[in-house]
Amino acid sequence: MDYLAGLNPQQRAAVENTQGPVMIVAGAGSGKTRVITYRVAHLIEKGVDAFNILVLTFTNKASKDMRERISKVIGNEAKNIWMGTFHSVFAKILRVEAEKIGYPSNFTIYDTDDSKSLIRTILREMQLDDKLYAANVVYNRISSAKNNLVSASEYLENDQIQAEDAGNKRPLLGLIYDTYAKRCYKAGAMDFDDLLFKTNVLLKNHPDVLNKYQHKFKYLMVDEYQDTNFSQYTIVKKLAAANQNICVVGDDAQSIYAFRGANIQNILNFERDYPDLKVYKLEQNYRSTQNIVEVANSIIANNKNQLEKNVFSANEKGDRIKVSRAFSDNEEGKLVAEAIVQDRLNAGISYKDFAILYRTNAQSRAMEEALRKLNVPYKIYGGLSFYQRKEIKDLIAYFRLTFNPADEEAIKRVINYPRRGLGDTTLEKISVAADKNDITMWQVICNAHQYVDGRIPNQLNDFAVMIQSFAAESKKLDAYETALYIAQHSGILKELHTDDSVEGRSRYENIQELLNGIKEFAEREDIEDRSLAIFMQDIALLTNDDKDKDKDADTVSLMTVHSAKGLEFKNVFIVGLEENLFPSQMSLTSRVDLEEERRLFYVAITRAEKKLTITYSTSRYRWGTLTSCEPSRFINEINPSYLELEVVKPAKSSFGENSFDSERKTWTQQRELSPKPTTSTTTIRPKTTSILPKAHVPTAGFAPNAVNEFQNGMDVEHEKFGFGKIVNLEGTLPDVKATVFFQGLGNKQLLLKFAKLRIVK
DNA sequence: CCGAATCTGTTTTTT
DNA sequence: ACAGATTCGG
Repeated sequence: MDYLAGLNPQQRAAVENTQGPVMIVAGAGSGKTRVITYRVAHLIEKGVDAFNILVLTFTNKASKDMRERISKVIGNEAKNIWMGTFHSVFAKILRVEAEKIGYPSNFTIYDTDDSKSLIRTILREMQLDDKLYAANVVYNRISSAKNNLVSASEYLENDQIQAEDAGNKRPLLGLIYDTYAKRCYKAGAMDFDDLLFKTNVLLKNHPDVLNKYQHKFKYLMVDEYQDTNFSQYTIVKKLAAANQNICVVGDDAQSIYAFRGANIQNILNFERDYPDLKVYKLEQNYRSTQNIVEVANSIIANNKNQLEKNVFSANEKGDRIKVSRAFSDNEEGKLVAEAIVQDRLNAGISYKDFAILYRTNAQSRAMEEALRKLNVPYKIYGGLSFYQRKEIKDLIAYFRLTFNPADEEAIKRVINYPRRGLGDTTLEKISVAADKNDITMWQVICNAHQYVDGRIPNQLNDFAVMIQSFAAESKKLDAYETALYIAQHSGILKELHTDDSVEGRSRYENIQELLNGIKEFAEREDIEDRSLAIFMQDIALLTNDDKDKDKDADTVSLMTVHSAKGLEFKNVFIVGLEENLFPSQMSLTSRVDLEEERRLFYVAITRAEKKLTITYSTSRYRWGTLTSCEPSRFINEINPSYLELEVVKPAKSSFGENSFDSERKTWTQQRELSPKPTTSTTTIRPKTTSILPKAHVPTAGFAPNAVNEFQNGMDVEHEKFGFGKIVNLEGTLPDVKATVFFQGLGNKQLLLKFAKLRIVK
């Protein structure tokens, strides 16, 4: 048991106390994963059968990492632990128990796109205003109903919910929910929320099943417990009821998924559910410098509802947190990229020690461009997952249809891709016929001549025969052979092969990559059934965590703060610290939401080990238009004594004065503490332009600059007026008015968004 | 039914 | 900015 030796007393207690309900409150960087790993290892060392342990996580990555770490301690036995995301574990169980709740065991899993597409179809059929009943709104409403274990019929019968919907002018939501649920059922499909919802139904209506799993899972552990929703909470509570060996691990300060139903109360109220529980607090942060930990603490102290804890660091004090201002998103990127190059040289650290964290994916572009300009290698995490790409979804839809022809969303996706003359009109007819006769769309397609006339039935018949042939082949062939057969005979491979554009080529490569992945699966010795049907079972639950192929590559990491959770980097940049961005403008209306944003910022800060830089810009492009921005309130919440301000102040600018003034109040003392040379990014070289011809001929390659780039005192060129100097700037972006003095013409008032002005360098 | 032109919302985050 | 959906002329 030498693994116990390296633990501090609290960690050790949490590992060794394996019986009864336990809550581990694990501050950021406090060795949480280590504790879970060792706790599981310890259980097994003490003789608990690995098959009797269930460990639930939120991401595939977390469970994969953890299993690897556990197997390093206890070896092969780690394979036998039930470990995975809530969704994947209960999908597995639901496949085993499917018939009990009237589903086929090979049910399809609808991803968010499928769900929304089905909702759109239903809305169209019901002829509802798709502004009022936006698919997104409807989806979220249904999702949150399911996550709170409200079935469609309960939804319809609940007066309070009905009143709420009526108040929002959406009285038909319940009906839509009901239709949606029925359509999913008919299609043999479950959406993400169903995987948890139906598990609850299963455990509730089948005491024998509940009993079976209660005894199977003698020990339960739940990671990131603060992120559980009511549905997950209820499953866990039920499963743990018999043995009470439940251990939840989490940090209320890092709860950042309330927007998708996570309920922070689950962890705050855990004590209420299990009065005889033991609580272990891991408060020592081993990851970050004292400064970083204290800044994080000072931020989170602004939140009201928290579990009491005192996170501290015994590491070095460390550098102060640097705050830098830029004047545009591009400049912000440049500033960060330059800092990375500098730091790498000065501190002798590698690119992979750097991370750039942002609130929204859209912010990555400016960062990317800046890094590329300086030849800094980088990798973007998150964004569109491999399995969400159109071409991948198309091919997978064929697979889905092969094994579950009832899958309506799959039919809609591929019936006319590649083109085979079966357009919207036909699809509509099929859908109507299916509805009228209460059969599936597939059944209509198979007996097309009964429902439609003309040449269409023949084409539908060809389609049906093709899919049936896929099903027949799949019985004879392994996963890879089947997949290849389908890719070829569906026409997808040919379709993509003929597309010679850059995107087309990359699509073709992606298909190849998917096929390669399937080939790997088909060659695995440790799996008995290597059919495509088996491969398909979890595919909807896969995300982009399989890209650690180049894990060791020396690249800067770019990702959203959400996806950075659980990771750590020596040197972290948090960019875009502006009002309406971070905190997001959607969070500004309620305290609860704002507190979640603050926790998000807390998560971001605590990713840093040694050095943290926060940047913001006074203007940036959003939704395609230039907007001016104010620094985030979160910056002001940091105790200034931890900060070092890099003031990028261009000479004599009247620009952005408003935001600058408001900062000045808070930061005046600081600026004196850290006199930094102003790193003005654009060198303004005064130029004397004396003799100008009356009719100005623009400089070769005349290109106007963007509205936000102008500053007072700059030399500029106008297409007609020639060279001049900005003597005044007024108004706010994008309505900035400039007064420009032109030689021989005097002062001219110009609205920058209309006047084409070039900055003379 | 098809493709081009036009319109639209989307920027929170993930299983 | 940009992709996806919708609309419209062939």
